[in-house]
Amino acid sequence: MTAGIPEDSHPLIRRLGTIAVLSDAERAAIRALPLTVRDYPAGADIIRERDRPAQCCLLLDGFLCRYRIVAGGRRQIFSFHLPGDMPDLQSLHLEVMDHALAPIVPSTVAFIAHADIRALYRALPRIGEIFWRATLIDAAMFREWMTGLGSRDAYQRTAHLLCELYVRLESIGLARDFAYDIPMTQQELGDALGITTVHVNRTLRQLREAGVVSIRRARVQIHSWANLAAIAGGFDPTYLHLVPLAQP
Amino acid sequence: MTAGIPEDSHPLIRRLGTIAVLSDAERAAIRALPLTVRDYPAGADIIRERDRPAQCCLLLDGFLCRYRIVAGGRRQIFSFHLPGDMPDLQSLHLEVMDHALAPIVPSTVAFIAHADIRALYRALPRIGEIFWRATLIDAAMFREWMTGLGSRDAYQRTAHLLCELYVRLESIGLARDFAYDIPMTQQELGDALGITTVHVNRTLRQLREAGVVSIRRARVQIHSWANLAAIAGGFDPTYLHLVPLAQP
DNA sequence: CGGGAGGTTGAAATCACTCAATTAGAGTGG
DNA sequence: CCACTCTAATTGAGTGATTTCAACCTCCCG
Repeated sequence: MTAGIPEDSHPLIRRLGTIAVLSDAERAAIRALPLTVRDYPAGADIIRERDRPAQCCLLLDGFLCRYRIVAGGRRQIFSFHLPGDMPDLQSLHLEVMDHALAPIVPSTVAFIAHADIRALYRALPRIGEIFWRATLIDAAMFREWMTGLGSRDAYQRTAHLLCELYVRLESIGLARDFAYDIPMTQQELGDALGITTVHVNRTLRQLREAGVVSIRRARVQIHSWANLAAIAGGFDPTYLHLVPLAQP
Repeated sequence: MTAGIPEDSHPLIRRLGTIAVLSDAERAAIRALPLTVRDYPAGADIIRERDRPAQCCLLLDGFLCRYRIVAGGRRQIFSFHLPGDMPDLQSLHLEVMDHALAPIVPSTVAFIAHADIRALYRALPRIGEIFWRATLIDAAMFREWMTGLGSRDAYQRTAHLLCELYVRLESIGLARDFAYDIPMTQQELGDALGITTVHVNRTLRQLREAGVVSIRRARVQIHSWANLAAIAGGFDPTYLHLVPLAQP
């Protein structure tokens, strides 16, 4: 569909291509980054709160979340991450992790040494700016989630998350025709949305009964994007700061 | 108290000094940045959602907040900003504002052209990394607020905000002895905490009745830091990523 | 001293939570 | 192929936190 844009199978290049235009030299340099690949089962922490990592994580395959355990035992999930994301890029300039990173399904991740990333953006400063931009988009997504947690009720929030996941999956080619596989349990959705599992369940049922989505197994089918976006309080993907070509 | 560290009256240098160690050359370069100073009355937007600024804002005096108006009329405040903060630093690499910036009391701000900031960090790449770090701390604070909105009740959240404000004000020399002036109205606190004005009022009363703080006029006096921090769910300032010297 | 913004309080309604029990699927071993 | 088992999903009933709506109060400032 994007005829002039050559496909690239490197997930990081594909992902960065959704938020900035990359030159051939930049692609080549990214492709040359040394990676250490490793598999994780669901639930096994990749990084823990208070760790001081010397490397960044690049998700190759699977689904990750960032979270913190709160006094009282509740878990707050801050974000979900898709292949191509570098969920702990902030560790480049923030020594101590203030949250943890874990797969929600069995996942393959690649580690890239901080030293290699620094060398890369010192050689090609524009790559540094693109990485910086990636962390800023991260922050923009936090603002959007804060808005949901602070100002939207469970019904709106849930609709919003379903919209966001579709737009993000579509942008990296993992969803089309308003359908996608949703890998998280209702427990995990609740931890992200700030509601209990029980209430997630009731809320999803409401959305189903309203006829805007159907959710069977782990499969989401959006029947009316317009209605779902309206329920979300007017879903506006601006906060994802995708470059125009990549928008659905 | 920090004998070896020379005082500097430039608010940006003071603020950056709380999150990184600056060399003399870096201080000088920052001091040389061209500033355009302007005063704003409370409530007048400095930047609006959808704007595409070509400059960043540095707060010299007063108090700012970042916010968005949500479908339904509610306002979500994402952060409060103190002198020395650059609340829209993200506009350097995110063209479109996804939220607005406004003073909550009459404030003096300085504008710095994006071009000048870029020139600065191209000449001194470490300054770029410090600015990047500042935006990452911003994101860390969003995560902390998300945690509150998603996982803490109104009582804990309010205590948490009072703790955060003290630590931040203290770090730039605007508070001591566990007391400070709190410039925001209960309406604004509610918009930040995701609760109604009425409930802010009841919650503050609860804190007062518990004997941990007194709030008269715009003055906050924390009687028991330990208790307040405990109510907040164990306030831990790690997420502010202040450098050791600047911590209270 | 009058007006207005911000603060304070009460009562009823609502959203989401807790607790508890039940059902549905997916994998496993016999 | 069928029990068995585990995890995730589902539902009901009662409870609690927060909102809504409405009124009143208090201070500051012109």
